[in-house]
Amino acid sequence: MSHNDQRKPRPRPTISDVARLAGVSISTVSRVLNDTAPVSPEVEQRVLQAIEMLNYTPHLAARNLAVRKTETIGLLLPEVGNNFFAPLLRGVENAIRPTEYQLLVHASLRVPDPVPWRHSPIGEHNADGMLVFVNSIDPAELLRNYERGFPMVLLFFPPPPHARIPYVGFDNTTGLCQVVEHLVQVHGRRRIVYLRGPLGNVDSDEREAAFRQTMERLGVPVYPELVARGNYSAYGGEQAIQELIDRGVDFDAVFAGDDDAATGVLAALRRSGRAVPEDVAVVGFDDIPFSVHLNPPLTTVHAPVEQAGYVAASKLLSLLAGETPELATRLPVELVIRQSCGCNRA
Amino acid sequence: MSHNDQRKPRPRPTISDVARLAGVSISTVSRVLNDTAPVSPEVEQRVLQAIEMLNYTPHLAARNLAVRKTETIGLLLPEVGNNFFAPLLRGVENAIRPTEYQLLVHASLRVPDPVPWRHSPIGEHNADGMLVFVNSIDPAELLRNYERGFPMVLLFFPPPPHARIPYVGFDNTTGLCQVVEHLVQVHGRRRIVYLRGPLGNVDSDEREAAFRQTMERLGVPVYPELVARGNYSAYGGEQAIQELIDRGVDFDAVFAGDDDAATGVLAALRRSGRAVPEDVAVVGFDDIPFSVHLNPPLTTVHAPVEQAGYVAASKLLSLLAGETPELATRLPVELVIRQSCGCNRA
DNA sequence: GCGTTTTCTGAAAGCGCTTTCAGAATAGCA
DNA sequence: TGCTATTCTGAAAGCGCTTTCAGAAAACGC
Repeated sequence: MSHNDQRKPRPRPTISDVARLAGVSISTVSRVLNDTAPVSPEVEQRVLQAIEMLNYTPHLAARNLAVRKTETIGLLLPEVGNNFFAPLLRGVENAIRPTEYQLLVHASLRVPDPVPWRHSPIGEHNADGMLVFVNSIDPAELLRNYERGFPMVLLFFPPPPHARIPYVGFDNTTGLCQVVEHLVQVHGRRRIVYLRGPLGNVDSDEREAAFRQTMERLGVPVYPELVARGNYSAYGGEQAIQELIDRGVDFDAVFAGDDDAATGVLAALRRSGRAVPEDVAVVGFDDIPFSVHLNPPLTTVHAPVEQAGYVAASKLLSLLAGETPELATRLPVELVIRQSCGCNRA
Repeated sequence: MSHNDQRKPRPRPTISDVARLAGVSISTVSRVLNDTAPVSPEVEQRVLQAIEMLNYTPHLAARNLAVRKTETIGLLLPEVGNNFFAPLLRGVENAIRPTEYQLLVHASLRVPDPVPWRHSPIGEHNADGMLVFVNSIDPAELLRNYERGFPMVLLFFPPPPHARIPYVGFDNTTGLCQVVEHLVQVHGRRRIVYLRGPLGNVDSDEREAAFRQTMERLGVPVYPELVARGNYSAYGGEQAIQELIDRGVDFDAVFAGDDDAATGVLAALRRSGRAVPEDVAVVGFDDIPFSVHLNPPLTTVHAPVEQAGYVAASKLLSLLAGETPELATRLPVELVIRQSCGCNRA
């Protein structure tokens, strides 16, 4: 037999209880709560006292139903896996902190339910708008939401053609341009490995295009055998480099794709007796907190993830306020030079 | 002038629209949606077709109001700052995935609003129960929630006296015992620095007690000048060790408190020309993903954070189902030996 | 065939709040 | 003092859904 050790709650006080105790109507209590119409100071005082005595908190669902808003912002994420998440959430929280919105987070790819009225875990049934992280929503679902006028802001991927959905990303082109210039012009590297992110990842594609463009501009060939897939993970980075080494491929630098992958790259190089940066220079992307502590401290492109979260949430708040935020925002990135490239900065 | 580029939404279809199209009452539609009473197959088919044609999704607030449940689990966190968060959330999500609950995350210490009816960001006004992370709720608020019978599970701190609230933590005692034994018995260290976590942190206090107890059992003195505060941060760890070094204090090992602090400890030692582990052994706690990539790879106590999230959420689901979960759960930890202690394992 | 039970369905009430309209009381002005 | 405007308040309707009760029709058993 189950027995609930938690004590049974008295029913929650309602607005009617407050009204009764204060000797007024529920309309008056609502007016005091929401400051929607004048109430005499004496009555207001009685209402506030009743609220305090009863420890009354408004029932959010009732309020949401009556005002036809959820006062909730959704954040749709894929499976939580990397170091992006904490700074992103921090940025989002910083933006919504002064508002009345609450943040609903969905962070997994749930198995679709076999009932036709259950769509995305976050949508207009439970939020006023949402932030959508790359790879966390079915494109058809995204389009459906857009066509219904559900406010959204995209993170790290652009909207479908003809859909005017604001999005926030990084200036991948400038970042990769800086990486290549630094490796080629400062350190004289000529055989540079490019590790891709996951298949179909927009950031990865953009970074690769910029990589190729800059290499061509500088007159350095991109060898096909030097392009592999690190999948933005330590494991992927390590496997990819180990494979190149096993195949006897010659290279003097690695752009690892991101910092997670860079750690795997460093491990594979260390295990194979390659010195970093003397034999092989290594550069990452993200500048996660740990990168400075690696050995050698990682040269990487600093991507302002927290700011991305803040900007995205700010755009969504604008949309919700009936404004028109800028459609595409590319946050500037910056090459942070430490030691893994061959420089000697901390 | 503001102009909203998002197209105006048609009003959302309601249950009445579905009923009208299917030629039945809203009661029947509700019965089909919720499988609460028999409906003839012919009628059910008509209803499902209407739902699909109208792309109907139930209005969550209406449903919540009618059933007097929110079908929401709250997760109350302090400011998102460390590497705990992603695995914790992953564990929570894994537990609630097969259920109908949605996860509401509050991850900042908002300034309290100056209105008397606004309490905790998460409470019975917007959730059916919540997980409370250490240092994320005012103790009076916690007690108030408990007295109202609001289901809660605590993460990494025990409940107030006489409050029977389930909690999940780690077996700090065994973890620290293993650390001390390893440093003393295997590596012969005698002057071990203990870096504390934030003031009042339960984990920190428990680990210190176990540290002292094991040191005494092994006949190794705990020198007062070797106990300092690293605050569970890289910065704190670095500052604390730098100060000991500056004061000329002699030590041959450091228990850093957690892995974040250990990175700071490594940095300070490196800058001061101390070799790790030859001159000073270093041990952390948590085993965050990056620890294996440090130089040297960090010997640390593996704490199953994801499992903690999973167990905590499972306990809360039990409470919500009217069951009585085990009150205190201590998850086992395990010393993961790498190289920073003086061993030579990867 | 008749009485009883089961299946199915719609109407009405209600969840807890917001908002609008009507009316009473008060204040201001000529 | 009388008229008009303003302030304040309560009653009622409604947000979109769930649930209960009543009643009709069908099925079952003797």
